[in-house]
Parts: sequence; structure tokens; C-alpha cells
Amino acid sequence: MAERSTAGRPGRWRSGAESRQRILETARALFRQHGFGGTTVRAVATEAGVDPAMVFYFFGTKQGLFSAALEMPPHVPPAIEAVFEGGLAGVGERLVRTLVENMDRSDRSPLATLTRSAPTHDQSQALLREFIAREITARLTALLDTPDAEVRAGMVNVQLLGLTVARYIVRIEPIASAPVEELVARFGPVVQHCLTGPPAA
Amino acid sequence: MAERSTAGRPGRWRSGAESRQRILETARALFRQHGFGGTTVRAVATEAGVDPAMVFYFFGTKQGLFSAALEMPPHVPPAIEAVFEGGLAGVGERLVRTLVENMDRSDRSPLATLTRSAPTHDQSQALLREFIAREITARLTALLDTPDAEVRAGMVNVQLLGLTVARYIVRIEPIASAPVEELVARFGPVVQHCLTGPPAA
DNA sequence: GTCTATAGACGGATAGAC
DNA sequence: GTCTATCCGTCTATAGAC
Repeated sequence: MAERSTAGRPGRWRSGAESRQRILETARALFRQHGFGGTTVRAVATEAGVDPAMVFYFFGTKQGLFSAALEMPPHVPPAIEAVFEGGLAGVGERLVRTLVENMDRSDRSPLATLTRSAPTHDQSQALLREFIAREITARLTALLDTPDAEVRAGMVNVQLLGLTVARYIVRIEPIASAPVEELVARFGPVVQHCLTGPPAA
Repeated sequence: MAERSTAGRPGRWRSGAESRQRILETARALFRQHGFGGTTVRAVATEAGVDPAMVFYFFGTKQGLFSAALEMPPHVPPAIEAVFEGGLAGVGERLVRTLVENMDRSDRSPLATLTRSAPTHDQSQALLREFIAREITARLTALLDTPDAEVRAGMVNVQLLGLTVARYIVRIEPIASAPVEELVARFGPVVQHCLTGPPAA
């Protein structure tokens, strides 16, 4: 955590930090595109312009690299917070909008990577389940006051998961190419209905 | 060495067909559980009690085995037909019920296998897209008469895909353990609403 | 049809020079 | 910190004996 504090000399932290950063960025891209199993350490190293041994030097194992690649960018947690701070009214729209806008930007949000890898990688599957339970289900049930809160939250998870898979993983049209506003206008009310609509017969 | 008299008659080819069948059943189970990339021909052979070379003898390549494992059982196409024959009214419930009942039985329905493999296997992804386009989107748009039929069908696909992933692939609770009737009662109306509800603002 | 043996390629990971 | 060299395991697929 050495700070770059020297005035007048905007130097680098260390020469190795650059390699580390390039590896990390390449890994994020490849893991997101091909999943954990479909990505090789060698491919990451080649595309990052470094030696494969460097990857292990910095991250120990392939799984260590994967974990490092999943780190959330600092702007995501406050965005999630903001979704639920507004209360139950309009939370459906805010959920859909935040999800789609963040994933369209396709920066470091680890959600696409997790969703792509979860079906065939147990560790990703566990992480995805934990993320959903902690960030979505728990917050939704806290907002709800009905005996079927868990099921309603589950229905919302189905919407968000289905939307993610259809738009970013399997790319089903016309969902994959729809503009953000259309998705918000279409799915926002559906999500809201899952939460505040009449209970099932 | 018994009757090998007739040249044109295969005689007792049954022993080979049995092996073939055992391989196929094992492959279906493993592909469904671990996807294409996560399943090895050796593992299939071992679990089926045959030699790995037998698998290649019967199916040529791993991809050939995969394709053979994806063959639909004969009772599935009529089930799909029945969903849409009833017209637009109640099609949401029939869609959800048919999907869940068939996949819970987890017989040879290839949908779980395709959905598990699609995120990391291009060929599975293409097959899944084709299946959805042919069996769901096309039939739904034929039933609808609105200018936004494609988007409405897309919304239904999101429901079905999300339900499949949540219940059978990633196993998100409480969706994964919910009784069939609860899912039908909850998601049937939502799917119906996607098709026949008021258009988005 | 079934098995043994193996080719040929690839991927994760380590040791050690510089 | 970076690279070379390599070990070791696993995988798909093939050749050929029986």
C-alpha cells in the first residue's frame, strides 16, 4: 500500500504492479467471455504479454487469479445500496435499471463472469448463490412484510437471472439487443408485480 | 460360436447394443450434471462399465456422443404441441407446468443439458437458441397479433430461462425446492401477463 | 465388439537462473 | 520481477491385437 506521495514525481508504485494489472484486466475479460473452465492461464499470460509463470508468481493458482478477477469495483456496492434505499415503491424499476446499466458498461462487474461460470464451476456457483442471497434476497425480504416474502424474492431472482442469462450469456434476441429503457419499462413493472402484486391463488 | 450362418442377418448384435445404451444413459446423466466441458469420455466409459475406446467406436467423437445424448424422447414434442394448441388463454400456466413437470422428471429432456453447457460451449449455445426460437418464440408470435409480439415472446423466454437456471442449474432457493403447483400458480400468471397484459409505457 | 497401448496435444504448477 | 525449462497429469482420439 505504498502511496504515490512524492510531489513533482508521479512515479509508478513498482514495475511489477503494471504486469499484475495487465494480467488482471486480461483475466477479467477472458473469464467473463469463456468462464473459468474455458480460460487457460497460458491464454491470459499470452494476451497480457507476460510469461505464464508470472501469473502464478502474482496469484498463486488459477483459482487465485479467478478470485482476484472477481473483486468488485468500488462503485457497485453504493449502487446496490441506492436501489433499496428508496423503499418498496419503484424498486422493480431501480433493480432492472441498475442491473442492466451496470452490466452493459461491462466494466469489472463480476456478475457476468459468475453467471457464465456457475453452471459448470462449483465455486462460482456457491459465490453466485451467496451474492444473490446477501445482496438481493436479504434486502428484499427486509423490505417486505408478507409471509411469502421468500418466494416473492425468489421470483425476482428468477427475473434478474433470466434477464442476465438471456441478454449477456446466451444472447437471446430481441432481449440481447433491446435498449435499456425498453427493458426497464418492460421488466420493471413485472418485478414490481412479483413483490407487491396479489398473492398467488 | 453359435449360428453365424446367414450372411445378411446381423444375428446377435444385441450385446453391442446394450453397451451402446449404457454409454448413452451414463452420458446423458453426466452431461446434464457437468456440462460438455466438465464431462470426460473416460468418466462416461468408467461409469458405464466399458472401455473408453468403446465410446469412440460407437459415437466417433465426444461431440458425437454429446449430440446423441441430446436426442429428444418421443413424448416431448407432443407435450410442447399441446401447450400451444389451447390458444392464448391459459398458455402461461401450461408453459410453466409443462416445463417444470418435464424437467422434474429429469428423464431425457435435453433442456437441462443444453442450458448447463450453453454458457461455455458454443455449439450448445447455438442449439439452445435454435430450440427457443423454433419451439417457443415462433409459436408464441404466431399466437399473438400485436406489433410487440417479439418482445413479449422474449419476456416469456426470460421467465422460462430464469426459472430453468434458478431451479435446475444454479439451484437458487426457494425456487429450487418449491412444489410444482406453487411455481405454476406464481409464474403462470406472470408469463400470461407478459403476453396479454397492457403494453409497456 | 472389446480390450491394450499409445500417440499427440494441452494445461496447471514448480525450480531455478538471471 | 522476469523468463526458461520442465515435470506431471489428463484429455481426445487412433491403431491394432484378440
